[in-house]
Amino acid sequence: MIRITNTLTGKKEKFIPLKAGKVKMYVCGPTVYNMIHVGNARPAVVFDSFRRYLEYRGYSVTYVQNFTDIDDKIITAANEEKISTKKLADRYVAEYFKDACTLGIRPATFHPRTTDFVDEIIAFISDLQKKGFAYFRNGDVYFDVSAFKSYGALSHRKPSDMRSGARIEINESKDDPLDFTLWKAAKTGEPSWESPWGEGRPGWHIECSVMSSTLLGDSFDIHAGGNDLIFPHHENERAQSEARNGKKWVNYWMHNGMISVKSEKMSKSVGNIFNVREALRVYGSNALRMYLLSKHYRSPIEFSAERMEESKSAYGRIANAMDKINREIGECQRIEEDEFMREWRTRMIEALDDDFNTPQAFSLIFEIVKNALLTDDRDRLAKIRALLMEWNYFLGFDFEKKSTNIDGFVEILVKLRNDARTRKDYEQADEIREKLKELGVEIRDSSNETIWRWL
RNA sequence: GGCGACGUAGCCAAGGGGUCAAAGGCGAGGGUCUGCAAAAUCCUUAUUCGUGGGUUCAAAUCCCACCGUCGCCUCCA
Repeated sequence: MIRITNTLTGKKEKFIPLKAGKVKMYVCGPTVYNMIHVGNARPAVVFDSFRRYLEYRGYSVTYVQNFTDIDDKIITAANEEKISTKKLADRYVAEYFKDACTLGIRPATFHPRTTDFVDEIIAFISDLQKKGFAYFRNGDVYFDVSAFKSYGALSHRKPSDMRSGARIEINESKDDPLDFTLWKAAKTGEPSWESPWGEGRPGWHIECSVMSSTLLGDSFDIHAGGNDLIFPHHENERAQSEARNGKKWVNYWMHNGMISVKSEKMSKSVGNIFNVREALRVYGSNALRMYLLSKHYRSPIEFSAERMEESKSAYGRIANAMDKINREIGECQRIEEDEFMREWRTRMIEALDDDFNTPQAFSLIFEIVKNALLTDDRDRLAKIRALLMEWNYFLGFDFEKKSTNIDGFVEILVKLRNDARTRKDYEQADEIREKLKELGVEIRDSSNETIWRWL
């Protein structure tokens, strides 16, 4: 039985989907006005991985991750480049998919974009207006927070507390500072759409409500995202959705912790971001996944070169074990399900069923890896490999050997070097070793053979 | 000011009333392997869980206070 920490209740709860065997899940995706950074990658990796775990556990998952392709920042960035917002958004959607692909993130079932849902957004806002949850003011439409009685339930705060807070900006045209924009009147030079309220564009929070209800229905199982979205983004989404539909919108809210740099949140506004593209180039996809998954998704984590090197080394231990197994037993090996496999599988499921405890899962991975390194039993090795491959369905590492068509040339050089070693021409042998190392080939000598690999 | 999370070995990080003298990783020290290396691998590495009280037969785990760190309350993953 899978259990999930639900932000709405603040408790770890048994996961029971609305429809047995099926899970509907929505994850807030990026606003596409530049390249994603490591902080953005966390929910993308973690929740994709969790979705795959749900599939591993037998659920059929409909997974939606949106792209916000219209907002102030996109407009600003497009204006700076003197191109259309569409062109800019298209570009960064494409860049997102490049990073996601390299990171081993599987595409979602649907990747909706805000601007493809403007008609639905207008209809949604009209519904809210008819039901008395929205009001029109100077070309804008606002959500009336006072009309929605459980406002604040998700973020566990009372509207009265927030009203007394000092940091809420006063906007003259709103009835209450907490009210938020559903539809924004167009300003000159901005992309806009026709609507019952005049030319304008969707507000900040409406898109997720609309796209999720269109693609997943008025109620669905899991909504996920970074914990910085809890308020106001998710609180507002929830308010407008439940106000319109008159029923519970989302059953389980999952929120990941922030990534920080030197004890400060990594964010575009602080300017301490590290691009995923750059992280992939420097540390590689496997190390980055290791980094993101080896800590519990709800905890804040620190990003630094030390942490990344540590993750790289840790992943290396798993890769080495896989190498050893492949060397010793070759490609194929018939295996039979037995107590050993059942027991390990049970332990893995127990760990991950508990609020997707990936650190615990890695503890098991390293335990079984040690098992593999200590044994010569071919049957045992084959079973361990089978388990690792099975679990890789949700871990998402790239175990493929970096094989290229110049491998044959490397083999020749390794042989020449060994010939040199045989005649004790160590100067020649060391030179070849050094040159190969410069080209990214690492050599290890042992008593009966020389093993090499691409770094 | 309000709300919330967290504080476990040199570092990272699970555990969250007894089976914990606390998983796993990184690092470090020692051994094996090697012509020498590198890499790999093996072994070792917390009587103790921020501090002080309390509850309990029993606490890292529950309660209270305090100290410290972070997040949200504004766009943010």
